[in-house]
Amino acid sequence: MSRSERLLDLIQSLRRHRRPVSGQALADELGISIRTLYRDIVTLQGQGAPIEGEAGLGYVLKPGFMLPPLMFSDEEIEAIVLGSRWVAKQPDRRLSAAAANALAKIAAVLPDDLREDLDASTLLVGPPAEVIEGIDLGLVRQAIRNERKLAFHYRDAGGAASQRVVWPFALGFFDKVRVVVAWCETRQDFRHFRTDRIAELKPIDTRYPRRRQAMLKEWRATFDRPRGS
Amino acid sequence: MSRSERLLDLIQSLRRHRRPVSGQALADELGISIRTLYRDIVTLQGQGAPIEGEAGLGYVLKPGFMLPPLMFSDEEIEAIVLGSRWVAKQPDRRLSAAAANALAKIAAVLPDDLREDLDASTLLVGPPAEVIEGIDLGLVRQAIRNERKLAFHYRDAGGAASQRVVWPFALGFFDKVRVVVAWCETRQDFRHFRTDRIAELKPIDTRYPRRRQAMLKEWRATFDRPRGS
DNA sequence: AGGCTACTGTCAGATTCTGGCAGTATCCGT
DNA sequence: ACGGATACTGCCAGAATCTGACAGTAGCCT
Repeated sequence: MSRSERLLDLIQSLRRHRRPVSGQALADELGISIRTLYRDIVTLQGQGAPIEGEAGLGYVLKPGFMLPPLMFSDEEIEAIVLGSRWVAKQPDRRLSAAAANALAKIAAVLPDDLREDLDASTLLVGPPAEVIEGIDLGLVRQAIRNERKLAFHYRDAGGAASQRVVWPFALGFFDKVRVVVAWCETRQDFRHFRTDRIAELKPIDTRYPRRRQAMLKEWRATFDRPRGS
Repeated sequence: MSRSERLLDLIQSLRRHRRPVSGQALADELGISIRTLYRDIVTLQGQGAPIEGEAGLGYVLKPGFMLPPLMFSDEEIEAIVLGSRWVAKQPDRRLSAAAANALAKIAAVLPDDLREDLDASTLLVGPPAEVIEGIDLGLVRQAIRNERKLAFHYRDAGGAASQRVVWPFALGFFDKVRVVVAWCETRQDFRHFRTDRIAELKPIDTRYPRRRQAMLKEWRATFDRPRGS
């Protein structure tokens, strides 16, 4: 196995263990000596991997992952840049910042002439959404990622207010509004909640008892989404 | 210089020369022997680089470029995926396909568990735009990239029709419409053209006499774009 | 205090990379 | 049809790099 493949494997090993892992354990997993492992860790850190080692504990990798060298065509890069710019203008502040960071990371490794093309890039998005979300969409995304329940007040289309506890599993981005897709404990059914009608959002620490992939699949089947994807 | 850096340099060298370059010339540029260059080419092709070698001519690289290994956080990947999905739903067919390809390339190199997360991903875009563009936006993007003139019929907001020759330098994506930003030869001023009001679009082979970056900058200054970026 | 762990330096042996050479096949212009 | 330029492959010895082992220092936790 080549060194660069091994470095990717190392990242994956680190990703699997959420708790700190000792260098020795990682070295055994990869079939290399501890000394070489230390060298590999340094190499990865040099490439920007957020790996932290603490004496007496082991190594931890901040959530994320590494892409190997990848070739993109002109149009593919244009598409990614345009898409990231669109996300950067969404009202979800953390996601927006993440999109900007991702773009910055890509720009940082491009040769000068391409970086200019990208900066002065010709595909624009606009205008930025006017709406300010009343709630922190980051909390919603986090709840979805971790399969945790959410509680909030909801004011439906008719104006009727209610208190909900839901199992969120998707977040839909439309032109003007964003919609939380979830199983509603109160109604015992799938429900969609416009984020601008949600108030007093509170993440609940309990994990809901189903896998979000399964719920997504079931929801898709239920609604027989007409337009694919 | 490490081998992987050299491989990136090789890609950049190939990108600079648009015409076929001989292996010997590339080897000299990089300060390596021709034999090693052949080996490097094979390695790059193995990583998916669209490099073509022809006996008697030399090597050419299809437009595009290579990203080195890159580390992204959870949210950065979410942002890129969401953005690419949005682009994939835009009515620009080729750009949409490019976005889908880019996503596929990324998915292909992800470990299984992450690929599932991505496929069954929780950030959705919808619904797909209903509109069908009357013109091929790919032509517009190509004209912008190559700084070429465009000719078309335009029907303005008042319904008045006109024939235009313009110097396009940007394409704006709004919720419902897309807008070509250009210098209009007829009016001798910056003009915006909604793509759904353009007909009989014809790319012209003449290059327009200004740099698109400069025009973009000037246009931004002129309109003092109110909301940044 | 003791155990565990991260981390560094050094060095010899293993591994990989590199350059040179010889040889074949293909494309181009004349 | 021919010659020149070029891509491409196999082989081998020397160069460069990587690896493992050992020794040692320092920080964290119980």
